[in-house]
Amino acid sequence: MAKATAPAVDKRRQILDAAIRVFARQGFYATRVSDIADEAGVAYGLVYHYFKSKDEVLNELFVERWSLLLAAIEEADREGASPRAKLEAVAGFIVDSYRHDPELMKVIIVEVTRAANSFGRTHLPEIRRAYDSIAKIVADGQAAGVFRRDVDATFASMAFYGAVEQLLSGWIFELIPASDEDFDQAKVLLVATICDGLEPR
Amino acid sequence: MAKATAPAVDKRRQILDAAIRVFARQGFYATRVSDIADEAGVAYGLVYHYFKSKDEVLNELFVERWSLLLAAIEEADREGASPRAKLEAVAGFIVDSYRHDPELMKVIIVEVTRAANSFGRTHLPEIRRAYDSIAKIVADGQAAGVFRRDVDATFASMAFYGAVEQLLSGWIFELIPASDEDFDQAKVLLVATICDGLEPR
DNA sequence: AAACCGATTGACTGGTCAGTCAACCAGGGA
DNA sequence: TCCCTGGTTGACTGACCAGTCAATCGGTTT
Repeated sequence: MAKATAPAVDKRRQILDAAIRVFARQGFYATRVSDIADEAGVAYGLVYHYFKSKDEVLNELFVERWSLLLAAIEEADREGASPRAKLEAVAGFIVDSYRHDPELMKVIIVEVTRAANSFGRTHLPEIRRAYDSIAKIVADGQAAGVFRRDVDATFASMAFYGAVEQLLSGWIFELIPASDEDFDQAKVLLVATICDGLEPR
Repeated sequence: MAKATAPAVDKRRQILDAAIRVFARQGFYATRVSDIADEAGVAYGLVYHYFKSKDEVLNELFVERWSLLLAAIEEADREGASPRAKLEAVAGFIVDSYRHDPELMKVIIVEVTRAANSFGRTHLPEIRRAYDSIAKIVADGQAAGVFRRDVDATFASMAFYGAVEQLLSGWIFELIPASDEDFDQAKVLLVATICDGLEPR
């Protein structure tokens, strides 16, 4: 066996993955540390070997994922594409994140970004960074004359991100259908709605 | 004194109002029932005289306010105004709700509508009713040819509501400025963004 | 003035759980 | 062979807190 000093399988990862499932299923507050340990198939105490506290487990999950999001937004902005295409890239990344790992995205959104009064409070700066990056895309679009200027860029960024997150919420809580086609449609429609508006041109 | 069988001041109301302040300040989970009693200036046990549990206090706050919102949306739809004006009325009502009682709206949004995995779960049907009513406004607009038809009405409703709620979140957590002018602007800009889009016409 | 009754009080209890820790186990080196 | 070290175990504890309840208060009724 390849056991040795390095654990057979990465137990730390195993615990994180179990936490995603349990947090998604029960919510952070309703989750006992013992639930995570059970789900991961490890002893209670091992969770505390790898993490300082229950909070730190969620922390780790959030930071891990959010840094990817921030990188993706900044990456989207780096390409010389149109502002509209940049927004499409951002929406696309978030939607694909959900498609790829709905449980993790549920945890991130429900337990962190939408829990800004409890757990999310610590992460407000990082969350804000995402809004700011989106606002920058809009502001650049305005400077280039592609977007109207009477809508404040920060405002537009909140509206855009809010629409995206609400959509994920709808999928998460099964308020709206969530098939592969819906995901693809959503990317396009989100940008169509925000850029073109509901009224016909 | 006007004490009599009817309490001097409505203690029940006094407890609810105190709960709004404490929930807004600390969040529902971090709030002890004793915090509510202290804030209200009544004995611990009295909370349980008027409410079955801590949950029921939040319940009451939510139901009270959400029914107003539902009524307002349906009222807005009843007027023979344009779909756009109807959306403006809805956005206006929500924004004014926040202007009038930011702490209560903070509690409603942060602890209920955005906490659908924990407390909000019970209220998903009522929350959904709001989305549906907004979707109906959009659908009627599409039927009348005022709104484009390639954007699904349910989808548009989620995007619209998501944008509104995200805006309130921004105010709540001081991510964006919240003056009276900002509130008035927001009503117009929300609808302008969703109906006209960011790209110039 | 005495019985009555709902409002009000706050000490207390029972259960829950995050986090601790002493013991155990297995691989690797001496 | 026998430590040594670091991963692993799970029983235990100390704190915390929602909810209970017996006692008290004060106005009303007879």
